[in-house]
Amino acid sequence: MDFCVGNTTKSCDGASDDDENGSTRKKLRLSKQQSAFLEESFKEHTTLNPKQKLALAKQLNLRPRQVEVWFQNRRARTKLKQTEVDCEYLKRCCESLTEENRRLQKELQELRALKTCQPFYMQLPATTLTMCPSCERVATNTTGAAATNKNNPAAALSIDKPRILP
DNA sequence: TCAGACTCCTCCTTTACCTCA
DNA sequence: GTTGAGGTAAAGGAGGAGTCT
Repeated sequence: MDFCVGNTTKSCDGASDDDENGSTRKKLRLSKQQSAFLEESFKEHTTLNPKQKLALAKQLNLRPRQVEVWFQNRRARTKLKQTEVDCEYLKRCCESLTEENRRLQKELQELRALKTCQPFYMQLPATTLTMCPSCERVATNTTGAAATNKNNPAAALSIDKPRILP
């Protein structure tokens, strides 16, 4: 396969050795075929062993260093994308928690209002008042459920963490 | 067995260049 | 034709792991 077909501008001069001395730093553009082939390889393995690197370089008519650098940059791009996805995910978590907090604050206010309205004999100690008015479940420890998920808001909110696949 | 030198590899940051609106 | 932003190939340095003496 000829990977130098259809190149734009300075593509495919990477295999030349005119910048081997380090004096010039030519910017080349990989051809679509080369990029596509590298992408396919990246899907199979995100890092290369020396044999794979050499084989790829030979196949694409590039220097091994170029293949290496391409994989380096590709891993960086993947990581950046994953960071963006993680950021979105955390934003959603934050929004959900804010909403949950708002709801609980409101509920607390309602409970306080209810308490001031009730006659004295109805005002039992807090430890015996264990029914949650929102879910109508009876519990013995009101702080237990919150403590279980305090370090994992996602688990508490049932939000699946998204993952970028190579 | 341990320490130091060396090599190789990956990651991260920066630079330089290309493309496009 | 010029310019600025965004994308990306490439360079260079830091640090970790493996090998050798």
